[in-house]
Amino acid sequence: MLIFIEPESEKPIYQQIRDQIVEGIARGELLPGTGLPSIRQLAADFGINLHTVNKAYELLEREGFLQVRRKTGAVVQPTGKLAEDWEARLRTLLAEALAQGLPAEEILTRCQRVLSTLTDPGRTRQ
Amino acid sequence: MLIFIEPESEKPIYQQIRDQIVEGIARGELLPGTGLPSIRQLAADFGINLHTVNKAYELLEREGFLQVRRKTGAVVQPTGKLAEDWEARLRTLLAEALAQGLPAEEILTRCQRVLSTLTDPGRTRQ
DNA sequence: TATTTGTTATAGTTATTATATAACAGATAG
DNA sequence: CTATCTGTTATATAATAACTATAACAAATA
Repeated sequence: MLIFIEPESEKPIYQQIRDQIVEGIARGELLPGTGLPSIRQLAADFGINLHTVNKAYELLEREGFLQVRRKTGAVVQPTGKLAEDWEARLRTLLAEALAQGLPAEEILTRCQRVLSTLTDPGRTRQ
Repeated sequence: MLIFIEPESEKPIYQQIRDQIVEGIARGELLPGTGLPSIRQLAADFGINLHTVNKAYELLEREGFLQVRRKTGAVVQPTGKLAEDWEARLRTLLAEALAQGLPAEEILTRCQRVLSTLTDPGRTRQ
């Protein structure tokens, strides 16, 4: 699974790493048990500091996506527990679309399509 | 429409204000043409600085939810243009649920329910 | 036991968030 | 016309977040 970093993005680097790993898990590219590169390795690949990568792994562990151990490194191991505020965040995001006049059915269709691109293997993003 | 501020939240105050106004528009409580309190008024109500409120209004204007003019103040006036990165944010959020093993149908159901609570007048949040 | 891994500790830089004050400038109501 | 209310702009300050740089520590494992 490839990860791309945009250093100039307003989204923090550690958040970019976090989001892409979460998406990798969602797509089934990162299965439970899969080992991730060491923080030093990833940091070297991206040309960033190891603490930035560590911050991403720490966050992913707190969110219940990874288990991190010494020597073994980070291993994909979702707990199955969705973040408490997930639905609140969904609410805010969907409200944004409604507020701009997008019909609820259209919004739902988009959700469906996004879910498809995440679950259907081989389906290209669109 | 009532707005609640949690000063100790990790979510910035200006973002809290922004989110609640967007939700107010989505729910139809803030119709196009509705005037918002002046930045000094809101700041006084919340006991915060006027610049913090101004930052929220500025953001809402940039996002195309408000028109801000002198003397008139901020007026709800959605442009109908959804943010370019909206779908990317949706993608990240839905991926988070999938990654925790929530079935796509269950996720879609939740989207539907959230949309209902936003659009059905009188329906209590749940 | 040597090596690789994450962890912890310091320190410094830059950007963001929020505050406080003050002054400026346009629109409008009287 | 003018006073007043609006957002706007300008400084300044403080706290926190994000990122970097180095170094050392500690546990697991080959």
